[in-house]
Amino acid sequence: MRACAGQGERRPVAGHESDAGQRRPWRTVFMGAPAFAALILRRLLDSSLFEVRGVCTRPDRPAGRGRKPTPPPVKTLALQRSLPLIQPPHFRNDPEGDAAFSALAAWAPELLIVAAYGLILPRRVLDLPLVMPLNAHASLLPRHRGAAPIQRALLAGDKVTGISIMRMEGKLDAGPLLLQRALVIGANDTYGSLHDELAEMGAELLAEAALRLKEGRADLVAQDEARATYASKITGEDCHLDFSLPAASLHARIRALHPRPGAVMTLRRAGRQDLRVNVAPGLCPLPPELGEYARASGGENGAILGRKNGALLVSCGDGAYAFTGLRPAGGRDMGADAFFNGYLSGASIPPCKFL
RNA sequence: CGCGGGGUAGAGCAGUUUGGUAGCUCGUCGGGCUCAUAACCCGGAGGUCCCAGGUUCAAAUCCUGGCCCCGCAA
Repeated sequence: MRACAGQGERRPVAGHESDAGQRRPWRTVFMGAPAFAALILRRLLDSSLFEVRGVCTRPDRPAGRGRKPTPPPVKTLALQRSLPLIQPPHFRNDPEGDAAFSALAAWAPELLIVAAYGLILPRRVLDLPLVMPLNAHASLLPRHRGAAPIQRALLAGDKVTGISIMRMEGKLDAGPLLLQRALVIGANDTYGSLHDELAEMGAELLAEAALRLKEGRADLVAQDEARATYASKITGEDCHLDFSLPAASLHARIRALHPRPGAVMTLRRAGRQDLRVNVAPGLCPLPPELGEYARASGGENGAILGRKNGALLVSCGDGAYAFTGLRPAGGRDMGADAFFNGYLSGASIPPCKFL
């Protein structure tokens, strides 16, 4: 399905190719860093519409145990495919930035395709491609501009998300739109599941956009600034579950943070130190029917109500929420039964509740 | 040397501070009960307490060295 972009000026973009050039792929430079970008790059490489002349990604960053410098997924893919690769720290007006810019310019791109690069690109970079700089963004712009569109859509309880292909402008995710496609958010969709689907969709729409540019039938539609919203980065605060909220809100939050970084709660037990507990990513197939548990209320918010069908029932704003898998701090993922046996059972341990 | 948690029965944990008979919940096996909704009652089996060395009358526990697992989101 194709979403209708907001109203705005429509102006055709002239084709830049002669008849002889119609079958030639676009000379393309790809910029991106995380898994979302790598999935898209993989599809572009398989497409006959693009000739990827070079890849630009972010520098390796400390990550994981040992804080070892870790390459972004786009770099790993580029190395596998033996693509020319640069990892500039920035494109500012200094010798370092100039060198990065020169490297991009040497690839003489017609299209600059950007997906989750993680830096605002300066004017001179956006002006570099002969045709235009394209960006694939995982939302139906102008809603959810910014860093975490997929997670924020889930947190907001949106019924629909999607992909927008825009021509990049100086302002963050504000450029005019070439294409949009919607994706319905299912009751059990998570950040992880939507992320993968949207990346595939992003690659498809980039190909569609490239084709339309070839054929000179690409329309640009300005975004409706009045409807713009911003999807800020997810913070530690965003990850904490508040059991005074209804089960549907908890469910939305858990899905928005699944599989990473994962929703967090604090377990308080009499005579023991508080224990930080995550919703386990690997063991979170998500309760099929929230409604089934809504009647099992009782106790104050966060109180452990019991177990049912292998899930742990916790009292919340409008009933109970059922956790299927948990991960105590320092431990590994475990099912609700294992968690209960180890952390909540035994005469000396209760009473206990989640905060 | 970035910080931190951990390795005890098939699973999940307590016990380590203060050295002294290997514990809890679950599962499993046998028996009972028969509708409890986290079922219940009785009984049983199941352990190189990660490895190696050291201290000690005595080490899961204290000391030294090693191996392995996990968290600190992107």
